[in-house]
Amino acid sequence: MAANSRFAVAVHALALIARRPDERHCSREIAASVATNPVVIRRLLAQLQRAGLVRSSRGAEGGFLLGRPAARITLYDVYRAVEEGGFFARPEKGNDACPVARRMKGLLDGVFARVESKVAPELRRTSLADVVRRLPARR
Amino acid sequence: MAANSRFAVAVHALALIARRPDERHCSREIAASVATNPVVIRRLLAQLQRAGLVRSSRGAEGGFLLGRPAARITLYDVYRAVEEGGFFARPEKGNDACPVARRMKGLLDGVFARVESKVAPELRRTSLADVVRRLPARR
DNA sequence: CCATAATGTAACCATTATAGTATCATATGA
DNA sequence: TCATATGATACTATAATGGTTACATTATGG
Repeated sequence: MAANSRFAVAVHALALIARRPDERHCSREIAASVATNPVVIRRLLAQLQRAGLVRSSRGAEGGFLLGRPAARITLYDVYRAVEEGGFFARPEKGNDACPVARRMKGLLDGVFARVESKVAPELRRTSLADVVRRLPARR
Repeated sequence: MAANSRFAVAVHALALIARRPDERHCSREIAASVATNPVVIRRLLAQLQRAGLVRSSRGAEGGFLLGRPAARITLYDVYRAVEEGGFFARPEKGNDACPVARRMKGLLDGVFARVESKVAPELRRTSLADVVRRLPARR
């Protein structure tokens, strides 16, 4: 899947914001902690913004804030925002003349759906507030 | 994750073999059903062979057989053979000077481990024999 | 009103993974 | 000995991702 570091970086970025939820956090600050480029952070947070997980404001004193309280953002929300097609489920081509090939797609879709139905509740169990609680205290 | 079509193609190939377990199946035959190249199939089945899921023999009348009965090959076996690093778990870099970054890796490892612990039993529930049962009857 | 500082975006390059392809060595069975 | 198969290597093409630069836009504060 395009299973990536995007999920990991997204959680990391959100945790940084959630740790001090009243301050605005700029992409440069977050990028420094993640050890990447500010543009990469802005691209990723743009996805999270579309999902309502963060809000941004421009200009001096601008930056990012959470879109809702950390207790109401779960890791599943992040996963959904970032992994558009799910961790699994790639299109497989298959020769339509072959009866086995014709059935495989539906069969695998079923498998993936069942896996997803186990993954989702597990990810929903952990909120961003839970993550922040397990981080070192501020200062 | 390098979440890929590799898992899907592997299940497809194994199902073709398992449907007629007493015949040898060549890479050309399997490639035709999957609509890809025989070399791609041989590369993939080489991975499955290392995991003991198939055996091969060379020469005329050569080809692939299952390494053990279809009832004793689960989708989890296939997933492990094909997705070396798991669907999740990418290395994230992080700035070691940042206390949040230092904790993120361990924290995410825990999340991924818990997710994996839900995925594994679900994939173990389905054997290759189950897959074959859901395919159209031979002939 | 201007300098500063931030996001939003586009463009481009590098890297990586994967698939596809051609080719040849090797092995096997009739 | 010939036909046929895997095993292995090498090369190309493609797509996703990440990194970088650059610039337009927007907001704040003096």
